[in-house]
Amino acid sequence: MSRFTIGKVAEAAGVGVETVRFYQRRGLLAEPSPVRTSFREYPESTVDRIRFIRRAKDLGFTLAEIGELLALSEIPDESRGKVKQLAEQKLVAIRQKLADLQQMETTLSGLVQDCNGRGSLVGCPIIEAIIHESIKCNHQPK
Amino acid sequence: MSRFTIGKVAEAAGVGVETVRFYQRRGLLAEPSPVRTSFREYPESTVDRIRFIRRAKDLGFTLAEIGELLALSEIPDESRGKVKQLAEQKLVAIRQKLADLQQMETTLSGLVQDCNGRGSLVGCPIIEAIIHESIKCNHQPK
DNA sequence: CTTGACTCCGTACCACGGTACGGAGTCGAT
DNA sequence: ATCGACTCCGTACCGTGGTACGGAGTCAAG
Repeated sequence: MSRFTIGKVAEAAGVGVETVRFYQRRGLLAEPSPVRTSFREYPESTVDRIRFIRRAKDLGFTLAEIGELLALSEIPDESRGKVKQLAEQKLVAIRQKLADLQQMETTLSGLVQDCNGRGSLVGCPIIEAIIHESIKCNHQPK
Repeated sequence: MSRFTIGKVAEAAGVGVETVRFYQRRGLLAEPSPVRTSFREYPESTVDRIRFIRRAKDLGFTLAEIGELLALSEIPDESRGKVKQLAEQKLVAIRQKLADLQQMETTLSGLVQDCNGRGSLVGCPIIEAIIHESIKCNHQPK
C-alpha cells in the first residue's frame, strides 16, 4: 500500500500534479506532513478539498473567492451570511456577463443574417456595422 | 495645428498611448510615416481603425480575430464569405458561453434562495452544494 | 541492488490585453 | 533659450489559472 502521495491525490481528484502544487502555492491547500518523510503524505480529505475547489470554479468563483470560502469554512460560527453574500455578488456578476453576451448575440446574429456571404467586402453588412456606430455594448465582459 | 501624433490619435480614439503602441506591436496598426522624422505622424484613418478594433472587441472578437478581419478588409474581392464565417464561429462560441453562464445562474440563484443567511456553516446549503456532487456545469467558460 | 517511476523544488513559460517605467530626444510656446 | 509636455524605445510587469522543464533525490518491485 503506497502512501497517499501527490500523484495519487491528483489522480483521485482528477487534476494534474502541477495543479495540486499550484493550489498549495496559492494557499488553497495546506502543505501536508511538515517534516515526516521525504515525500509528502496527504490526508484523504485533500481530495475532497480539491473537488470543492473545482466545483466552486465551475460555479464561476475565482480562486481568490474560493480561498475566502475555504477560510470561512474554518470559522463555522455565524458565517453563513458571508457565504451567501459572496454567492450573491457572484450572481450579480454572472447576470451582468449574461446581459453583455446576450447583447453580443443579438447584434452578431442579426449581422450574420443580413450577410449573404457572397461578393466583395464593399458593402458587407458585418464590416459596415463594425465601421459605423451601430454597435452598442455597454460593458464588454472582461 | 500640431501634427497628428500618437497622443492625439489615442485621445481621439479614446484609448491610451500605450494601447496604440501595443496595437502596432500586434500588427493591428501599421507603423506610420516610414520616412524617419523624429515623431511619427498618423493619417486620420488610424483613429477609425482603432475604433473598429474596439468595436469588434466589444462584439467579442479577440485581437487575433480582429487582425484577420482587418487583413480580409485589405483584400476586398470575394472575402465576404470569410467574414461571415468568422462571425458565425464567434456566434457559436458566444452561444456556448451563454449556455454555461445560464447554467451557473440557475444553480447559484437556487442556492442563494435556499440559504437564509443565518446560522453556522454546518448545513449551509451553498457550502453543502459545493461539497456534494450537485453541481453540473459541462463546460465552464474560460 | 538496480531500474524505472515517482517526487521535490525552483523557475520559466503560456494566453490575453494591455499598463508602467525610465532615460533620452524633440517639439512648441513663451 | 528655456521649460514643460510630449514622444521614442525597450523592457518589465499586472492578473488569471495554470503547464512545462530540468536536475536531483527517493521509493518499491523485481
